[in-house]
Amino acid sequence: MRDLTRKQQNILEFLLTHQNNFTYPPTLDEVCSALGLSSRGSLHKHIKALIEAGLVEPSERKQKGVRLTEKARQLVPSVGETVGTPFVGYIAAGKPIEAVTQVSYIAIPEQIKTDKSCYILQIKGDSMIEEGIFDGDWVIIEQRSVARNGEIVVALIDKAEATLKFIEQYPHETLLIPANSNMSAMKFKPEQVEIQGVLVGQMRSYIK
Amino acid sequence: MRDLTRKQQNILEFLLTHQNNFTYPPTLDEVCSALGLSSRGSLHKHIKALIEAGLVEPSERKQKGVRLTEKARQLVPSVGETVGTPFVGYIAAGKPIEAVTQVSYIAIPEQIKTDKSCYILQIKGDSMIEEGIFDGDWVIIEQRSVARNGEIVVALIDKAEATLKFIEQYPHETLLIPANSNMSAMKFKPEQVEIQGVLVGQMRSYIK
DNA sequence: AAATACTTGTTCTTTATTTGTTCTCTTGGT
DNA sequence: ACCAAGAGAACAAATAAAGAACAAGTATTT
Repeated sequence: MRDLTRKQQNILEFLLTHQNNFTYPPTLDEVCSALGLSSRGSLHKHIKALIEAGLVEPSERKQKGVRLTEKARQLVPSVGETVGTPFVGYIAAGKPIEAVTQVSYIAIPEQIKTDKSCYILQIKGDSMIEEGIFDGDWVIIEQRSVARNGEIVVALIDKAEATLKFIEQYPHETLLIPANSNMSAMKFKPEQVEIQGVLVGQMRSYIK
Repeated sequence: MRDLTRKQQNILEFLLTHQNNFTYPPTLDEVCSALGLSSRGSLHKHIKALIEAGLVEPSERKQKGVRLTEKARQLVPSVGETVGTPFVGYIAAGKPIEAVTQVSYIAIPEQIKTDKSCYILQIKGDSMIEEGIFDGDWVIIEQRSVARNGEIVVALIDKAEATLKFIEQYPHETLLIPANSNMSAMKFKPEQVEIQGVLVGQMRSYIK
C-alpha cells in the first residue's frame, strides 16, 4: 500500500466510523457535506488515492457511492480501542442545534459512552447547571427516539428548538425539566416533543 | 549515537508518548504547540539533531510529520503497552489517595488532558460539588508540583491526607478551598501542603 | 419506449494553505 | 566568547480546496 496523506487517513477514518450511519454507501457529495467540503472534485482526488491503496472499491463510473474494501474494514483500529465519536455541534436551550461546519471525531473512552451509536454536543447555557453540566461541557448522547422518565434527553420542540433536559412523559403531556432553580419546567403535548438522544456521558476541560 | 541535549531528549520523549496516542505523526507545528514553542524554525534545529542521531526519519521535504525510526521506538519498550492515561486510584477528602491494586489505562480525548504527563483519579465525596465535580466522576490531573492561585489541585497535607481543592498560596500560608458551601476553607503553613497535580479535565458516566 | 432532466463520478485548471527548511537576530547561562 | 535555544522572516514544495466542464448513469415525464 502506498502511503496515505493525513487528509486521506482522516477520510478513511470517517468512512470506517460511519459505515453504519449510512444505509447505503455515501455518495461523494454526501461525504463532502459530512466533512464540510464544498467541492466534489477535491474529495475525489483523495478517494482516488484510497482506491489505489486498495481501501475503497473502484466504482467504474457506476453511481454506487463510496464502498470500502474488505481490507479496509479489517483495518479498524487496534484492539478494543474506541473509534472516534462525531462531534456534531452545539446545543443551547431554545435554539436549534448549531451544527459545526466540519464534523470532527473525538476518541472517547468506553466508560462514558454506550455500544450504540453516539454523538457529541457542546453545551451553551446553564439550564443543567445543578446536574453538574456547565456551559462549554461536552455531552455524549446515545442516538435514540424513546426515553424513560427521569432520563436526560436531547429534545426537539415543535421541530424547531433543541434542548437538553430531564424528561417526564405522561399520556397527555410531556414535561421538560431543567436542573436550574432559576428556570421552570415546560409542559408540552407529546407530539410536540421529539427525542433525539439520551445523555450517557459528559466531559469538561479545565485548560484555559 | 551522538549525545543529545536535554531539550532534544524532551522532544524525543514527547514523540515517543505521542506515537501511542495518535495514528499519524505530528507536524512540526503540532510539536511546537505541545512543547510551548512558538517557532517552527527553532524546533527544526532539534529535529535535525534527532535525524542525525538516527532517531527520526528524514522527511525529504514531504509533509509527513515527524516520524520516529525503529531504533527510536525500541528505546522505550514499556510505552508499547501503556496506551492511554493511567487510572491510579480514588481520592476522598481527608484520606490518602487509595491506589488501585492494578493500574489500568484509559484512552481519553486530548481535549480534557494536556501534553504533559497526566493521571486519572476517581472522586469520592462532595467537596467540589459546586464546581460540577460529583461523587464518582473521574478527574484528569496533570502531574506537577507548582500551581497558580485559583487552580484546582491535588494536595497532600502533612504527607498523609490527599484532597482535591482550589488553592490560594500566600507567603506564610496556603489555603485549600472546597466548592461546597457546607464546608469551609482550610488554612495551612506552606510546608504542610505538597502539590501533586493540577486539574485539567473531568468526565462522568450516566450509565448505570 | 423515448425524450427529458437530474445525479453522480471523473478530469482539469486555478488558487489557497500547510509544511519542512534555511537564515538571521536575540537571549541567557557558563 | 561560546553554546544551546528561541523568535521570526522568507521560501519552495507538498497538499488541499474550489469550481468549471463533461459523460455515463439514473430518474422522471411523456
